[in-house]
Amino acid sequence: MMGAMGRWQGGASERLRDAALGLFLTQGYDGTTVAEIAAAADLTERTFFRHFADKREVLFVDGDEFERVFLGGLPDQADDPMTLIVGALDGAAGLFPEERRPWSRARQSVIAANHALQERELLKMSSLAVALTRALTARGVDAASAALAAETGVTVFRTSFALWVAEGERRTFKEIQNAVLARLQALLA
Amino acid sequence: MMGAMGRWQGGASERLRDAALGLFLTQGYDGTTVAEIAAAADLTERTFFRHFADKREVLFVDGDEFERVFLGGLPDQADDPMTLIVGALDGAAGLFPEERRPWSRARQSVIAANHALQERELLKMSSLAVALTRALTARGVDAASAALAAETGVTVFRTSFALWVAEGERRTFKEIQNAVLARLQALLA
DNA sequence: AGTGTCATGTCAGTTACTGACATCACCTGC
DNA sequence: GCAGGTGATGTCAGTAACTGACATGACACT
Repeated sequence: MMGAMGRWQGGASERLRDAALGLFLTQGYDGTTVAEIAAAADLTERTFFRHFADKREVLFVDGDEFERVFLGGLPDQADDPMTLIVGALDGAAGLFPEERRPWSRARQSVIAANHALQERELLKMSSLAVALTRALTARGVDAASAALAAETGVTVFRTSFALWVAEGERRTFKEIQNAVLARLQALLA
Repeated sequence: MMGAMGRWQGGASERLRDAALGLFLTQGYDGTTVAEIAAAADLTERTFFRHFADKREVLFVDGDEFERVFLGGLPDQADDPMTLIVGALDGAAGLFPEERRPWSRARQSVIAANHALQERELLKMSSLAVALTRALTARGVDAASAALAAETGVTVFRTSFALWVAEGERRTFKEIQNAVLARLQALLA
């Protein structure tokens, strides 16, 4: 039986994540200590650091699944690199359904308010670009084109995501992403 | 007269920067404490933090001048956004003459070995993209195209820089950048 | 000489993060 | 049932990044 004592309540990671986002929203990231988050989740600071590599990471654990889905959307093969990238972008769009938009907005508002969190987000994007580059070269794309196509794909994704969570935006993620891609092709035509 | 006592030797920032890069190269970033850097520069830890906002920043102070030059290369006006971006890229190429390549390689080897430093570098690039976006909109480019063109420009720069500091690379920065840009245009044609 | 200014030194404190070891619920074999 | 193993958690001590408050000392100006 699960007691009410804090230890062994189960779902420690989720409790920590929820407590953290809640506190960040009300007190700000810098104004919240890890000890506070842990206490709010009925755990200790040490346990927090067993679940997350550092304080920032509590907002980025979903990143692993994100990268997996993104890569999973890559077609097995295609004639040109950008066709591969567009396939991955289409797959990623599935990760951002309408019902997730409010949560994404909340999370993004916290990140936008803090440099350290922006850095972490950029690192995740960069790591995604690296993984994409590897996947492209594995499909026969030369290294330079692969890196460029991957970076460009990430740029399209980031730009689209920023628009999607922007105040007042109504279009779906997929619609936005298609529009962004079309505009980029027009720019470089 | 400048005594030899450590205080008031002048050039504190530069001494700290040199000491830091030297120690990072031999002991690694994590293996070097701020106290060590300060001692090597004949200063105290507290003084280090008066010159640099944090430990990472000691490797990134040039970033401000970099951003300034990059923006300074922007033509006053042009018909399409990418022409503006290409102008800025040409200006930036002047910041990386051959004699700077060894130093850039050393610095980059330190950054490549450490996640925290990569994060900071990505933040600088992101901040450059934001500044570029602003400059483009100020020249009449619509917001979405400006953001996309700016991000793309930064991608071209980053890709080019990575090639330039790569082992065995002989081409000049400008040559590499032109090649990267041409390849990107081919990709999206 | 007197005075102000500015970079630096000194010191105490907070917080992120880590290693070592103890504890306690649960499960497993018997 | 009960002895022992396992894994998540707690406890504690320590390091290092970073900050605020205040002292100090060289220099410039008068």
